[in-house]
Amino acid sequence: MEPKYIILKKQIIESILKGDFKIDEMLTSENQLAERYKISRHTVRQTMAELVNEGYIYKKQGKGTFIADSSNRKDTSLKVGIMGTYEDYIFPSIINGVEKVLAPEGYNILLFNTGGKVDKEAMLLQNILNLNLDGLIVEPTKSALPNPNILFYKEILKKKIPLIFINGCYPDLKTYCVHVDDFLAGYMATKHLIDLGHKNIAAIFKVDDIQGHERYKGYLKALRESGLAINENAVIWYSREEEDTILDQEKDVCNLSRIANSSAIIAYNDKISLELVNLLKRNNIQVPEDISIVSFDDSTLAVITEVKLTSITHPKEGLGVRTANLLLKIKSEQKIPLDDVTVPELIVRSSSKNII
Amino acid sequence: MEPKYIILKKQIIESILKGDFKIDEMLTSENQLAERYKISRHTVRQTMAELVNEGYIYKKQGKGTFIADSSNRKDTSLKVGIMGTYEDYIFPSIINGVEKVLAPEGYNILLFNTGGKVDKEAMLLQNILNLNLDGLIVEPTKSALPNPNILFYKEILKKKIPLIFINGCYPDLKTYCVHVDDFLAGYMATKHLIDLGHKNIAAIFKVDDIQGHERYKGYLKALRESGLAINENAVIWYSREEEDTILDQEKDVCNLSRIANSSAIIAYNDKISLELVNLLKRNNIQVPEDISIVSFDDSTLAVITEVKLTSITHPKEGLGVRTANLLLKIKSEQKIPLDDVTVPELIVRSSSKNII
DNA sequence: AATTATTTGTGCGTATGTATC
DNA sequence: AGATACATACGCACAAATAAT
Repeated sequence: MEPKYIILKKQIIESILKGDFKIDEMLTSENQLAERYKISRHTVRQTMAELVNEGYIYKKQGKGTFIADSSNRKDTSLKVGIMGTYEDYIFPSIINGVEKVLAPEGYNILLFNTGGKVDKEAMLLQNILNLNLDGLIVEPTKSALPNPNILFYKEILKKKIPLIFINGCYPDLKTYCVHVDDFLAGYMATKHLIDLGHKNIAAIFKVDDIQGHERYKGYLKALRESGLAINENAVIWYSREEEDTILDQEKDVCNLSRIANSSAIIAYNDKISLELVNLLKRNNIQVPEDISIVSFDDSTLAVITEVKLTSITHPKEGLGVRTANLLLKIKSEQKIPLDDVTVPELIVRSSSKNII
Repeated sequence: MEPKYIILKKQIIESILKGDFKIDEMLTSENQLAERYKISRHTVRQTMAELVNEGYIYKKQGKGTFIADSSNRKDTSLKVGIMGTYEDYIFPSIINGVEKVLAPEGYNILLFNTGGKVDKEAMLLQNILNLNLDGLIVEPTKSALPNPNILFYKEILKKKIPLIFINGCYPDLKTYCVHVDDFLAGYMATKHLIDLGHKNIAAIFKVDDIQGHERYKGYLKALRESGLAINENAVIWYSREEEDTILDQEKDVCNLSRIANSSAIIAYNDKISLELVNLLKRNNIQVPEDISIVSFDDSTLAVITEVKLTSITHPKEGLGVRTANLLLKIKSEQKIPLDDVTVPELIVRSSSKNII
């Protein structure tokens, strides 16, 4: 049996939402309500106190009780945060996917941009802890390095806020992760080139990202499997800070010498692949005639230029959709495995060809 | 004389803020407090009810009253919404600019994606009205067409929520607008080609966007000023729905016939320009040897391909920064002009050359 | 300008129900 | 099972603000 004050409260709320009252319209007085519903004034007041609290009504001593503007109602909106390095590459597509699923469910999306800086990340996490979000999605930067903000994340988990990482997760955090099988991706890319007859395959990977490590491991496996030698000098590692400058013209001589004996290159993503194409073109090396390239992510950049890139797929928007669906599942309290892995595909285009 | 329950409430809050209690520590029971302060239990309960309400304490029937985690205290965070068609072109950069300015000021960014659909926009605006945002930034879609949701925007203005449009604003809304001088941009692009000796200049513009109309007006002015004829057949208009298909291969014959007599083309943005380059390349027409192109927005796409695009600048991230600063100004001052115009620049690259 | 009726605010007392340990 | 905590509910009295007479 529901308490009387709750019954009355529900009736009044329903009536308000149905539009029975205008804003600032006066409600029946406490005494009259008590009489009408055969309850004490005290009980009516209990109802009214909660309605004031939730912003439905306001009172004026000596005058009466009135309908409040709906904007004063308590914020009961659902909020999901998305935190990451907000780059104009595939992250916006991921957000799109998340939004597509969560918006119809009534969620609002809050955007947090770390700019790849851990101190900014700390500031944002501090803020997030006070926001009482209904979920947090994180695309970590430098996921291959120990993260100084790990305690904040643990705090979030302690508060039972669903925490989902995408693309990669810090090893000492036990939480959900939605990602591509990057190890397989690296293997597939390399295998493709080996199948085309390439024997000297250079590579360029991001060093501070777990995805870079995984793709490298896949690369190693493919080479080993085919009995090909691993040439450490032909593997170029770059960090987030260098990503805009690692293939700059001034470094052409250095970079070219490292890949001189290679007939093919595995490149960490489409962005770096295009820069690679430019580097090679500057030095009169044709893709794919002189050198083949296999890229990752299969982004819009892969097909925008004259040389269409052979690339390993990344679900992009689909990853966002998967993440959002996972979040909804977690909310409905089902038991769900922490790992959500997508198997990538190889899209063969014109940047890779068989060796002559 | 202050009410007893208020006096008690103030004492307890002071004690909590002083740090006398640990989180989840149990408070003295209602009966004991009533006895100690020589007041009735009812009065103590009145105090407690308000403290629960303000997030200082929580209660458990049968157990007791406990100190709440400070993060449960009322949400006083600042919130700014950004609504637009969340496309992977320049919109993410604009958001970046907004974020860069507002995050250090303690604002949270909420993202709303209309997907270019007015019914989704209506749903989001309805939601936004209930969120009590501290500001709303809108990049309108189809800004050249009458908007059926104009009443929602007027509702937002009525609530004194700062409303800033970017890139363009609906004519019957009197609110702030941060944008580029698109009329001048269209004029500069055309003038550049005229100065290079071009006399037959085709154009492709977006029909449902106010920016398209403005750029077209600038184009007309430049032609008229130089006494050049306006060839309506050589101006291609496309709508948002067609933007991915208007330059598809099947339509090459039709499109080529319309620009057959032209030696140069003004293209609405870098995206469409690259598709234009591809169209021309498919038909063995060289840029800029056979035909010059001047583009708009000067995005990353402008320099990503072999043909580097001559393009009119758009501030992108800078526009976001301007918008955010405007928002802060509105919050602090009163009288600020509604219009915030940026003068564009012409960046000459290799897609335009003088006529032979 | 004072009176009166009405409405909400403060405060006390009491009784009973329900959850927890 | 019993003690203790909070929850629900009724009744009463008076104070303070408001509006109409």
